[in-house]
Amino acid sequence: MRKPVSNCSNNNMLRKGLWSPEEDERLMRYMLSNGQGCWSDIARNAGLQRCGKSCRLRWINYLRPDLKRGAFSPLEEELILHLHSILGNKWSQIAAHLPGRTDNEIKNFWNSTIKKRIKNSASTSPNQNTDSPEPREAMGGLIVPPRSHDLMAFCVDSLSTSSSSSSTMQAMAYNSRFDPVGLAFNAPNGLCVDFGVVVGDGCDPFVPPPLESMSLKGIINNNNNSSSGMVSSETYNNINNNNDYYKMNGNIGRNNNGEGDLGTGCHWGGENLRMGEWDLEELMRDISSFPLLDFQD
DNA sequence: AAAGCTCTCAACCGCCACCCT
DNA sequence: AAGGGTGGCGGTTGAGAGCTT
Repeated sequence: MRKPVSNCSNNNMLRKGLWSPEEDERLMRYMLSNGQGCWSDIARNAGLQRCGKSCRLRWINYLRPDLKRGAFSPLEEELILHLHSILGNKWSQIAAHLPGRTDNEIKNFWNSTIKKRIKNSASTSPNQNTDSPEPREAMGGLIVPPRSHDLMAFCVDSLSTSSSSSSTMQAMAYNSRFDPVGLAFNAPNGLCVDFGVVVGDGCDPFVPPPLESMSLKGIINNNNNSSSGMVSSETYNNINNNNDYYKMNGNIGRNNNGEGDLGTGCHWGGENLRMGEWDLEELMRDISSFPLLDFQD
């Protein structure tokens, strides 16, 4: 006999399984106009036959506009390896250091790609224990000490591309990547450039949002009478006001002249710098304290 | 061509922590 | 203090796409 389960599972009226584009649009529309709140209320008010938990998961793992899609870059892989060696299977904490990536995504990536790679690597060096709960000892030579400038550049890159995972992620996601006159986050040649720092080709080229989220643009344009096709900062500020998740310092939106505030101001140097759970200083402290690291080139 | 296998990843499950009453 | 509701997390599952034989 099954144990009694949460109300998310025992309500026969609630839908389960894959989300339809219509459901996605409903949730997206609701979140954009009302912001985050009580998830069960959101499910109800958005007219979704889903439990709140399901809505939350769908939003976090798929609909959130700041999500970075596409394959993990080599630097991201490197970072995941290092963070896992420090944190273990704390996927949410690892994800907090990778703006635009979800814990689910990282967990999947680890369980498929990296685990397999570790296994293969371990099979060539039989002394390695591939299932060790202490990944630091199980990497089987996979830990490649990052070069400090690469990691730093990656961190800066992370700041700019998804920035502010907490914050204006949508503004950044759309403004920086859609706008040809915006900051050169992704240079035309595919290199990732941040304020003069060439990170290498590890950054993902812009990956268009899925069809479902493309409808977001329509929604936003309708709401703001935007002629540019960009998401206005007003929209995002509105979201920010309603949603702790989006709280930020400063305005990284786009003004009426098409100037991104971030681009001219580089506002992330202040003492209130906060990028959701992602903290550059702390990250670098973590990394620099990691015993296997060798920052020599 | 088709059957079987493998891989990926979205979604669910179950547990825990926290908050509110 | 107890109990219910909710959010968050890590582990697991299963559908479907892709690959191999």
